[in-house]
Amino acid sequence: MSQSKIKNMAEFASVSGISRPTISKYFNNPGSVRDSTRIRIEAALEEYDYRPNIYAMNQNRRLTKTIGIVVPFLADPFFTEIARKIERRCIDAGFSPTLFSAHGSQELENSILDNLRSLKPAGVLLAPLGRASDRAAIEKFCRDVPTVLFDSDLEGVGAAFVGSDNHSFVTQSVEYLVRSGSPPCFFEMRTPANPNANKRRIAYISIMESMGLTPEVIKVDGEGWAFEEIGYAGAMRVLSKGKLKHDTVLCSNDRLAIGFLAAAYETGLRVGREPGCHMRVAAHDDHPFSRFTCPSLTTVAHDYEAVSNHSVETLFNLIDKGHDDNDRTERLFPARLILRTSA
Amino acid sequence: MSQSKIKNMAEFASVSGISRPTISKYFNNPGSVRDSTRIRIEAALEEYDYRPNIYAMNQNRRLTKTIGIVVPFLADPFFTEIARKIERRCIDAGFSPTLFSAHGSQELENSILDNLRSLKPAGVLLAPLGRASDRAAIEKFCRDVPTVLFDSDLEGVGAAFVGSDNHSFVTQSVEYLVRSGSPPCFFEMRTPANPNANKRRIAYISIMESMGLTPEVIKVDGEGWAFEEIGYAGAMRVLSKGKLKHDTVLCSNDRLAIGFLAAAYETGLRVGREPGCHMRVAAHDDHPFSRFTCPSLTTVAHDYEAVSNHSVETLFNLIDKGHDDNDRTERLFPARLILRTSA
DNA sequence: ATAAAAACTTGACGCGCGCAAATATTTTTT
DNA sequence: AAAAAATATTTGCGCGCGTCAAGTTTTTAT
Repeated sequence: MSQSKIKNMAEFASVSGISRPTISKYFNNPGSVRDSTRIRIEAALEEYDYRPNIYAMNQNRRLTKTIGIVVPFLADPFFTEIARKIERRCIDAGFSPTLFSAHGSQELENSILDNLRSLKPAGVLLAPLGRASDRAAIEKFCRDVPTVLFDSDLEGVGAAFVGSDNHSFVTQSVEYLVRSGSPPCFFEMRTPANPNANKRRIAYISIMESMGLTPEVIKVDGEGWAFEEIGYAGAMRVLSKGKLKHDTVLCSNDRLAIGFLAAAYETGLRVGREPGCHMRVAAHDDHPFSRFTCPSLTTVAHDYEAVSNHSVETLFNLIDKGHDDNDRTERLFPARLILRTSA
Repeated sequence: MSQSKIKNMAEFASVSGISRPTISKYFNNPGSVRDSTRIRIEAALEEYDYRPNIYAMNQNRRLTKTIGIVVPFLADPFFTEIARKIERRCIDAGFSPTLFSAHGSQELENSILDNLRSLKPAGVLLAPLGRASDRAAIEKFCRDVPTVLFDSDLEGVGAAFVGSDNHSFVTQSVEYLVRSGSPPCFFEMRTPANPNANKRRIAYISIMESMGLTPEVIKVDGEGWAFEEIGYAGAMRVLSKGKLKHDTVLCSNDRLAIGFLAAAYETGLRVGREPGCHMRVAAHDDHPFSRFTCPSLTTVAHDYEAVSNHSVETLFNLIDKGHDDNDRTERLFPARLILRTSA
């Protein structure tokens, strides 16, 4: 850069020898101008570092280049991981992702959507709280803003849903556990925050029954998103009282299992599939930490990559093709069994 | 709300019976108008839901109400936790926090700052990558935008630094380990991403020497932010070869320790302070998961609350009092030993 | 009650850019 | 080489709000 700072587009237009509307066109879509002029603009851009005022840009544009990403609980590395992938793809497509976490609170989720609305985003990728969500508020939001739900479905809300196939998770875990040992009981929260948990329980029951086995569900108390703590406390109660009749436990998700394993360790119960072990534990999600539990956790993995990619693709499609209200799409990706040492 | 939608401030001014400049004043600071008019405005606000266009607002304002929060690696729950606290306090103070993660990449960190600059934020709270940061780029950014560094210091950069006192961490862990058993060796990454790691090693050496003990540092290879994996792989090498002369290991941070404990478990080494255990392991940070390791991890905790509060306070002060270049403040909070079962 | 201060109103300009219509230029096609 | 198509340019308005100056009203202080 040479000279003094350029303060607006008109000035930049004059020093670069191109008209302002063309410059404007360039910034809205560099590919929309002739190659020769694009090169001239970019040359000038090198020399005088000018950047359009995003506020002035967005004021008159009907939609901005912002994409909102909303997750229910960012302290869960699962969401951090998927948010990272989504961010990357949005940036690559020329959008500006903005990340929000509801931190488990309905009030915050609503106020995030409220703020998001006034940001006039091109689209929103929303993983709702689930049971704790204010369905009406989200429905209203989705009417105004192109929104793709992911991870956790609110039936009928939003233009599309992308997630993992809970039935596929449970099929793989239950079938593996049954054929490699004994049938599992199912360990979960009594009032799960997330609709996936309900689907997993239902899948567990139906799969067990279809195999001619008796399902048994252990429900532990606890509210909120501190799943490890809830799993730990619940497991301590179950294990210490010797109430566990099964030697195989399938936890609804990895975070509960992390707590369960901590409780088992503390109780002196050896978990694993080798001889000498007292019990086996498996779960679902392939949480980033489940590789480092003791013992390492046998689990069923989301196809993170596919879910994040397809969520973004769906949103992009929605953004430039628009949406007819009556074709809400749902896409579920199958899961993959990850054999480790806990089961 | 009744009637049809209000589309701009002039319209809202006329329906509410107040002049537009006063309405404008109200939105910039509700306390700056007379109580009686504030009540009238808020009554009208109830009836016609109008919200000023934030883009038009920010276009002419020199500074916005946005506060940028930048962390190096959001997948680390430590940062998620601190970001949550900071967000909350910003919202309560009437600002709009926006969260960014560099995901461990210098390129991303730079481009975040670049985008942030054009958002004209009132201020920025930045936890830099550390060694991987582009110091010059951050320095330049800090000259334009009021910035408080937290967690990880780049000396001389930014208007202030707020973090934890690494010496305090190590004093507590080493003194405890020495008096309750035998002196620890120090387990760390060879080329740590974070300057805190260096300070901890230096503190370890100086504390050991001041106690008349011989420090021993074990450095393990590995790049990036996958600390658990690095700790695991490093521990496997050390433990399997029986190279470990000490029965007490102090890990530079909890995430390394999580990997270390997984390796110890896999190797059949029993960790803890009870009789029958082969070794003790302790670490630093009080990572949210360290309560659920097997055994639960004895560690030294950040004062999360103090660090996040004081970071925000410092920034708010900076925002309304301005900053004389020559009084960069540094504030370090002491740490607190958390006794669990691993040491 | 009166003066001073504080808050409000009116009117008007500016910010930086989007966008549209009419015209001019370049590139592509035949 | 001429016609058609694509792309640029010029001109100028509009967006919604910040902000200022001058005048008016309301509140507070004396």
